[in-house]
Amino acid sequence: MHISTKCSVAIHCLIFIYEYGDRQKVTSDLLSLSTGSNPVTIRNIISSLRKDGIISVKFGTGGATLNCPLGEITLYRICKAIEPDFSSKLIGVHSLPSPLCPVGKNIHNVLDCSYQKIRTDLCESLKSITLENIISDYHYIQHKTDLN
Amino acid sequence: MHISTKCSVAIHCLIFIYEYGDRQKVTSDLLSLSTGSNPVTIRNIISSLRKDGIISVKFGTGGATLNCPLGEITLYRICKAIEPDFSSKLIGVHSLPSPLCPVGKNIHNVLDCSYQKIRTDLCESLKSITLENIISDYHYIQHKTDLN
DNA sequence: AATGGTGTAACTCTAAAAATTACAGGAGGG
DNA sequence: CCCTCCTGTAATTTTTAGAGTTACACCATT
Repeated sequence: MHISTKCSVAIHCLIFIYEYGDRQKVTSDLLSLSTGSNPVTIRNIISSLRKDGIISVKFGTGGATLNCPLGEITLYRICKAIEPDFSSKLIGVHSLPSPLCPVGKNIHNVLDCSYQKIRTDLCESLKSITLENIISDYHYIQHKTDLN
Repeated sequence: MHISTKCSVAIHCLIFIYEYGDRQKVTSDLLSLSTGSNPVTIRNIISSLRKDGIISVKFGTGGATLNCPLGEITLYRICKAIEPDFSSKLIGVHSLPSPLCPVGKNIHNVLDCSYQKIRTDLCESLKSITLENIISDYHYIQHKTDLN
């Protein structure tokens, strides 16, 4: 899956931390249960988010808390924290075109022109969505679900 | 690699067909040599492009030719032809969140709100680039290379 | 009818992603 | 002060999606 599902797991974790972080200690085991991912995977994700400054993790005793306002956490920032070169992984050029063919020799440079634009556009798109938007969606959906 | 490299191979093939299609019979073996991909992979790609109407393939005797003006062939159209649901594969949600957790129960719907926008943005971005642009890049780069 | 193509299905191989195992090290409670 | 619960990270295994391979029916042209 693309823009690896890690990113979705990260958002899941952040929502969880925002909603429950003040009431209980949010550990990797807890997040592992909620997301259905492995605790080590969670720890790696959490670790990346921590290094970017999005969250803090209490050392030794454990527990994660948000470290900055929701509006400052964009999807771009999350993706970047987790997978620094995610945008170059979005679209790939086949690796072994023939250097003997005029097309094969140049295809890499040719595609890079267009692909660079697509990558930039994607980043802009990701920057336009913040955790604030997502949490507001969450509250809206949760409320709607409760009514049924 | 994402927006699978098939898409790059497809563009490679289309450039090749445009440049040499009138001079020689472009077969899957020839394209296989130029792209460095397997002939069957090429045939599958060519077959998808054909079904979309982008190219024609002479049955029996072989050989592919472009079927519509370069300006009408967008990257979006190519991606769509090759991988009809490429945009939903761009970003994935982790598959097994816990239904017992309020976050886990709703995460799928929540993320879909934002992800849908990102997918739409990506499609727009892909629609803005045509084979005409790419071939013009190709000629420019080829010319620059020849000078050295 | 021989040659050289395409179209596709079925299977195998490969490499990237995720899970698992393992363990060193910190904080806080009893 | 040591025991428990947690994190951080390395190393290994498992899983899975993607690409390659094999195989063969079918078609046009010579």
